[in-house]
Amino acid sequence: MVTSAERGDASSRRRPTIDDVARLAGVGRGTVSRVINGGHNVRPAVRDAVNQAIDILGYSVNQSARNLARGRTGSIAYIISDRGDRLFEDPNFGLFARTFSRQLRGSGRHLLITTAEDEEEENSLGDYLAFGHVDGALLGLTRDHEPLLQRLQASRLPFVVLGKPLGFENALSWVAIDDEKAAFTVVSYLAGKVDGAIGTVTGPLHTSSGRERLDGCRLALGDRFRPDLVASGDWSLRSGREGTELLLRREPGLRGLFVASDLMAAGAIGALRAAGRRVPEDVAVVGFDDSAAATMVDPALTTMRNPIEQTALEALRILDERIAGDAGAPVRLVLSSELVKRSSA
Amino acid sequence: MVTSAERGDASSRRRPTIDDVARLAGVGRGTVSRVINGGHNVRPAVRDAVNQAIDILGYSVNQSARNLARGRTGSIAYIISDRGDRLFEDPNFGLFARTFSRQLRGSGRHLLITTAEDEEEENSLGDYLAFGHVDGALLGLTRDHEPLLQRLQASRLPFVVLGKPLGFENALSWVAIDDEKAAFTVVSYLAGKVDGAIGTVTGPLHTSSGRERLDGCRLALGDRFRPDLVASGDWSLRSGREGTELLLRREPGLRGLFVASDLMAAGAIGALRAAGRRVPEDVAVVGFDDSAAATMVDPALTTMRNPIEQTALEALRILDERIAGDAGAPVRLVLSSELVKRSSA
DNA sequence: CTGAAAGCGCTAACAA
DNA sequence: TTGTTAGCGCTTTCAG
Repeated sequence: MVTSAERGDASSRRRPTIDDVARLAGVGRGTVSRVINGGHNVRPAVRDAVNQAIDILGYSVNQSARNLARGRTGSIAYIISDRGDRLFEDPNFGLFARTFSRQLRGSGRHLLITTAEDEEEENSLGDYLAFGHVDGALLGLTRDHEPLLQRLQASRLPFVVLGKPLGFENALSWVAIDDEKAAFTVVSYLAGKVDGAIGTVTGPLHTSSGRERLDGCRLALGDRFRPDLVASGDWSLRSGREGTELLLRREPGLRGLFVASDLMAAGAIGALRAAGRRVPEDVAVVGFDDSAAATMVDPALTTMRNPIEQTALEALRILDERIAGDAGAPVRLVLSSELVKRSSA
Repeated sequence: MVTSAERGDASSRRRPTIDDVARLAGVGRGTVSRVINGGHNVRPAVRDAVNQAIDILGYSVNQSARNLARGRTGSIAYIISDRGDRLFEDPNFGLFARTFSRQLRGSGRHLLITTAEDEEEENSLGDYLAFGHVDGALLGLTRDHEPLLQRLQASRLPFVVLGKPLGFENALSWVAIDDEKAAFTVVSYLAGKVDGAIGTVTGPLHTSSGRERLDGCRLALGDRFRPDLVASGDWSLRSGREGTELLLRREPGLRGLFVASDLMAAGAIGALRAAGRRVPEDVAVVGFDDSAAATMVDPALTTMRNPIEQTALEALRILDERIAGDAGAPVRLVLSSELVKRSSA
């Protein structure tokens, strides 16, 4: 039962609109609109009056109405191509998502988190995006995605790639860390620590990260680089363990190990220990990412910390430029990582 | 049927609207609206015609317009009270977020992920929620939150708590796993595996999970329960290590250990190993959560897997009921966990 | 069952 | 610099 008292209560408590503000401030609706959209071309005195009315009423803009009027959706898609269940264990992903969400919330927008696990999902996702359900997209790619990229390119949807899109480097806008330089840094550190054989467990070599981290390692090692001490992994713990077992078989006297991700490094340390090696006394190990795994494993990993937040912010900034219509030539941005010394090397 | 003019209209740049569909199907706008909202009270023949027009035009609803007309925002808040940076490392959180997102997307809605790290954030969050920016909220609480809960209760915002809200059990709607029963299960398993002293490292005892997991442990151990072999932790790796060191000092002959979270269990195993104990030969260990840590640690943990997805789905269902209808009595739901046997016990 | 029409709250173009 | 007005696309009465 709704009593008249409750009804009255409810209607008097309804959210104030732009008209309420205009009435209270004694101005027209358009003026209020101008004030809440930057306050340009409004006399200071009037602007103050409007702002005061806004405060008194506790007014805040109705995003649905604004989006409807502007012809925007108010949401941005964050697309990840990794397997969905693995995705939330990736600390980088989490930090990306968190940074995007927080930043978008500041402008009353939403983040739509989506996976594209297989080709079918990619197709329906392409439909969704092309359909105008979002204002733009941020792509976190972990494998090659020519179909989706091409589809997106053909559509009018503004988007920015997180990481270097192999094969599309010059055609698209992207923000990435300098994997090669970062790998160079950490491997140089490792090489300075130990004498003797140094091996590496790489990421998937069809990704730019996997490839460039290997390049950086090769560069840092110079003459000491041993092509036979390269095992390829797939970012998984298991592949880190198996890759290390392989290297140990090839070179029992292994002294140093660069593992291209912390999670794989956790697997590597397990394998090393199982083989009776002490870390770092017998084999020094360095990882990459500075993820949760880095401190969960014993000994804690020496690794590279990537500027994820900065990457996220820059990507969003570039995306917003393109949404606003400043879309000129593609924009590319490369950021640097930082060495974190712990006990594993 | 379809004139070229109509076709031309439809295939023009802009997204088709409900009016385009109505014109093509030769019906009124209201009828189309009825069809896309369930198709009730529409003659089958007409409904088919409308659906056909929708297909031809590739029409899909504009959420902003719908929300504006319905007086809804189209978004649901997921509030977590944990420290923000820790939060994305919690696998439960990730699965919750993913399940919510996916489910909401099905109904054209969004998930707003927010933290409430301290009291200040909680207050501004309270403002935000009370302001009508979201249609409802899902609360993942990790500590006591009387202020926020009371504030929310006072507002008209529908919400559901994930986990048991201590002190508000009867006043609010919530969905939780049966911590006591789950702890009972895994500790019974442990007790069947080893003879001799069994200890436990608990979660924070001011949370319902921490408390109930201890209760379940006590129940399962019966006469074998030793009050002196209870160390209290705070879910952190470190507290797992320190708690275990304490227990080892009190009972060097410790044979079994129930650690109330996998992350703490990882710390426990580190401490055990440092003290020269083998796991599980000398000390058998069981964890709780089946989180990423469970398989990252060596040996892999025997632990309890919680029905996170089901919890998420049920919570959302209950929330939607409350958003749709006038909230009746609070709804409570308790779900069960499952034992996962690995090598640590 | 169906169509017409009145908004939902806001932006932006156009006058003034 | 301002106020006025015409939509944005949809839902929801209200007649018929």
